[in-house]
Order: sequence, then C-alpha cells, then structure tokens
Amino acid sequence: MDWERTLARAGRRLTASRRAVMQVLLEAAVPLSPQAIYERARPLHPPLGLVTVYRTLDVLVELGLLRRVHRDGGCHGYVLASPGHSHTILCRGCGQAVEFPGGEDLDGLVAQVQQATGFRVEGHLLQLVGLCPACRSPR
Amino acid sequence: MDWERTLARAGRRLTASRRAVMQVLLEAAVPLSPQAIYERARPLHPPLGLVTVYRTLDVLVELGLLRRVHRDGGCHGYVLASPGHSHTILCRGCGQAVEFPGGEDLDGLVAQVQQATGFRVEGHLLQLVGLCPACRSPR
DNA sequence: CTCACTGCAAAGAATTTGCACTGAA
DNA sequence: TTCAGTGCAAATTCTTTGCAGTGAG
Repeated sequence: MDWERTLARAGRRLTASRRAVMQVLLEAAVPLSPQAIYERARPLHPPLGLVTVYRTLDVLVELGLLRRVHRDGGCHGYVLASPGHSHTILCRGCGQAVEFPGGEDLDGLVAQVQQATGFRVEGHLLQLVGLCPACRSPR
Repeated sequence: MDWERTLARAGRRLTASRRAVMQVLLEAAVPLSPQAIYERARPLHPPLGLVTVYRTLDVLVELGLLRRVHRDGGCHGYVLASPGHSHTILCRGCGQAVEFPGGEDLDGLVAQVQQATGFRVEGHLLQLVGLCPACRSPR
C-alpha cells in the first residue's frame, strides 16, 4: 500500500527521484525498461539521471516494491509488485502485464520436486505468456 | 534425441563450431554463459569465435535443443533441454541445474489463470531456486 | 550535522552488425 | 556450385563505478 512508508521503514530516504520513478510505474500498464522509465520520469524531475534510475530500481526491487520481469529480448522490465506473493502474465500482443495470485497449485508442485530431486526449494520464478482478451478478438 | 538430426531437419548445417558448442553443453552440469561456453569450446575448435557462439546458441534455442536460463546477475545461461516439456531447478550453492518434468499441477494453475484473467495462456517460464542435497549438508 | 543519495563522465559488460571469405550439402 | 555459416573488428546497447556536491532526516 504505502510505498513511502516501506522506504522509510527500511531506513531509506524519500527523494524526488524516487517519487518520479515510482509515479511512472504506478501509472504504467506495461513493464518498462530502465531506459523507458528514465524517459517518462524525467519530465517529472528534470535533473534525474539514468544512473539514478538504475540505482533506484535496485533499491525498490530489494524492498519488494517492484518486480523484475525477464524478457527474452535481453534487458529487464520492471513492474509494480502487489503486496503478497503473486506472479505475472505477459501479453504477447500489447505487452501488458497482469498479476495473479501465486496459487497453492505451485505448493503441490514444489513438494513433488523436493521429493524427486532432494533439493530444498527456496524460491521460484513463474511467468506466463499469452494473449489478453483485447488482443485475442479483433485484428 | 539426435540433435544433429534436428539440425538437418531444420535445413541447418552441421559444422565444427556447432559440434563444439553442443559437446560442451552435453557435458556441462551447470548452465553456462556464452563466454564460458566459448572458453570451453575453443580448445575443441580453435578458430571458434565468441560471435559464433552467440549465433549458434540462438539457433539451438530456436530449435528447442537448448534452454535459456534467466539469472538475476544479468547475463543468460544455457543448458541442454531434454526432450519433452520440463523445467529447471537451480542450486543456489553450486549452481547446478536439474530438470524435472513439467507436472500437470501447472495445467491446473494455467486453467485457473485463464479463467481469472481472460488471457489465453500460450507458454510459461518456470524456474525454481533452492539448495541441492550436497549443498544442504554442512560442509 | 551526517551520510544516503545524486548527477556526470567514464569504464565495463554483454550482445549485435557489416563484410568478405570458407566450406557443408 | 551455392548460400548458410564464420571470424574479425567495430559498433551498440545495457549496466556499473568513481567522485565530489547536495539535501533528507
């Protein structure tokens, strides 16, 4: 909910740069690259530098406020992370990202894998790809 | 099963460079970066260039012979993709990758997500992280 | 007041491209 | 013979670092 609070609780400072970056992502419907975030955030805070965007994203991901999305293209995208554990589905057509709850289905799979491999599973990365309703219908 | 056959069937040529890259990955227990593959494959075929490794990896991934593994570190790793659909669990300790069958558990989740979001799910990326049996034991 | 945060310039990785030559089919 | 495949060098991203100035707490 209150990302500024999360920042403060972690002993981090609330700056104009961080506000600008967060505002861009709060309004984005699509995962954005650091470069794209920079371009959109700059108008909100002209002195902003790309370097600061990178540093800010690292901090926000670390605090769990953002989620890093992997793209085969090469570079990473960033989206808002909803509180709680969830995953992302990406639309192949328009690129929008929608989150969905983790689901206990995964717990079953994890237990099964632990049993089969002897690994202790600590975390996972699940990302779906598909077509959203809008991109499915007209052409 | 026979990767050379898969290559040929796709109208691709079987070259010394590709043999070297595949041989390295056939023997690797860990996902390797393009750079690492280059270093290990070069002795097998000295004229090999890093550029060719990149181009070869793209082809092999496209043919489904290799799997791209995403790492937070920044660059990609590549591992052999077993025939059939499966996923990977990565050991946080030693970096080894083990494959496990996809599991139908995911089908349930996929159906659930399609229902909830209206997306048509076409594919997914699932990667687990944990500790393998060896790394779990106190060293 | 302090020290986390910032911008800038520059360095460092990772990956791609242009081009002429080579060799698998 | 023919064109996919290749090596090299150079160009492009993408991301991180060093450093001195600035401002949030």
